[in-house]
Amino acid sequence: MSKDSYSSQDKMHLATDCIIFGFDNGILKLLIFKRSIAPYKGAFSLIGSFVKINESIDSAAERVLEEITGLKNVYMEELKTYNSVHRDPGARCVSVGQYALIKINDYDKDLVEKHNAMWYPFNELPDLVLDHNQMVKDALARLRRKTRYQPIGFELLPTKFTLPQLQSLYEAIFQKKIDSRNFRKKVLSFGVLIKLNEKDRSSSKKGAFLYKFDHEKYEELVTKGINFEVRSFINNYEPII
Amino acid sequence: MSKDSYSSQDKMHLATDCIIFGFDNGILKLLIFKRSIAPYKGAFSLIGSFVKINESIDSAAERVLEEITGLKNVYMEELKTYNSVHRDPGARCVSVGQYALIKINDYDKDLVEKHNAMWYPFNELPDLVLDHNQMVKDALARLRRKTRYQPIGFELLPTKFTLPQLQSLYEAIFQKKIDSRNFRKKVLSFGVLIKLNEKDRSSSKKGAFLYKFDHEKYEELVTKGINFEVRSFINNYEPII
DNA sequence: CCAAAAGTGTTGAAATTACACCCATGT
DNA sequence: ACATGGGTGTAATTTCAACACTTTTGG
Repeated sequence: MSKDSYSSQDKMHLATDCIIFGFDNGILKLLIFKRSIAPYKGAFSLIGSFVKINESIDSAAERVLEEITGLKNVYMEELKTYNSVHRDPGARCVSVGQYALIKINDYDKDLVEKHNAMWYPFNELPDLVLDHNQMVKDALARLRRKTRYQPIGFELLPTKFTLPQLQSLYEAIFQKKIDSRNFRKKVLSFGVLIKLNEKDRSSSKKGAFLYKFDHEKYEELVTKGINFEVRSFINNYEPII
Repeated sequence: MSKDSYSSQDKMHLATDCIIFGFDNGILKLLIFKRSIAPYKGAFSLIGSFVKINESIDSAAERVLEEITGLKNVYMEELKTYNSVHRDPGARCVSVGQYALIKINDYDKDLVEKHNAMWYPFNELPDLVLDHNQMVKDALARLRRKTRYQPIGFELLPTKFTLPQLQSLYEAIFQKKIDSRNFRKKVLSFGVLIKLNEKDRSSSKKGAFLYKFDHEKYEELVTKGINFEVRSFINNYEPII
């Protein structure tokens, strides 16, 4: 808002870049792509797009995410803006970082491959263009903060998952071993996990019971103001990079 | 980032709106202004500005903040973007909300008055233009979250303050009475308050000791990973509006 | 039968909550 | 001398952190 009329004001490009997390077999991964066209041909980059004049930033992110992974209705949240004047040497362009969590088995492999995109383990990431390295760093910090107070991790797991898988996800996010007895006690105490009558035997002979997340119950508890904090096993985790 | 060259991409206006908190005598306040010119002449609005092509969003916010309050080096942080396509009927304009914390005695009264700006108690706010009501709501939620984990409240108090003042600030932010014994125990336990040899007698005959915030010690503890959480007296606070 | 992962309880320590009285002083 | 807000301590409860063994079963 300003006292001047709109026409006398500057306009600039607006873009969005997606920091896409996935969790695969105990390893936290990020979806990035190798640019096959200028600018920065051959360099690694986050997946992003300019925002069109008649779409919201979310829509732009959803659009590009679907284009590359085939997925809709992905968990996505605004991280922050990246707006230093010369961050993009091509033009004044403000980018809004958004981080997304993906169930890593759901995405469309062919589509991803076709776009030169690939999953990289979080701690083996190559250098990215522009300020994308910073975006990644910020996104992990945010994921950690968020995970600490909200059972957000379920967005990264398949609909049915085992407690050892869930624990392994937390361990990957916080880069820290967690005591399984304390972990189970805590996550079960929230009462938002439904134990199924099925086992997953893919990682042990005994097999681990599958659970699913009770979204309804969760919403109910949220409105009651229940606290889903899991600070216990999360203190003193590894700093970011 | 996109495969197209920049020139073929849309450009739009970028603005920033500041949600400016102050704390005055036990009451949390917000600095808003009555527009004296079109558009929305006569309506209440947050303080904001378009972002110029050669300035960062922070600079724009700092610029407008100084223009209206005379203050520099104010604590300010990005909230989120407000970007729905038709949020501003005048033109496509994305606004980045930023919330700022101000020591309410420092600002330049004449300047503020000259700009038709004024402090409103948080729960007596008039309707604001566009999506500014939402911005305010979001900012309070953020302030609460932030206050819970960081001793951010000091930005709202004068350099020297008393513990009763500090408690009153927390009570204003969370809209909740706090037990003074528990409050003192907790905030003093962090070891970032320096007790001065002075008393403030403005609110009692006995007078209350003044303290100041130990920024150095605080930074030191932060790098050590110390937790400044004050969840204790903050559970079950009043929901926002 | 054994290797490998799943599952389970207890206990001491620490943090949180609830709670009520004395102190200092200006009027 | 009294009204007003400042300042303090303790005990009961809850939560956390540390710790090791048994179960299941495919090979």
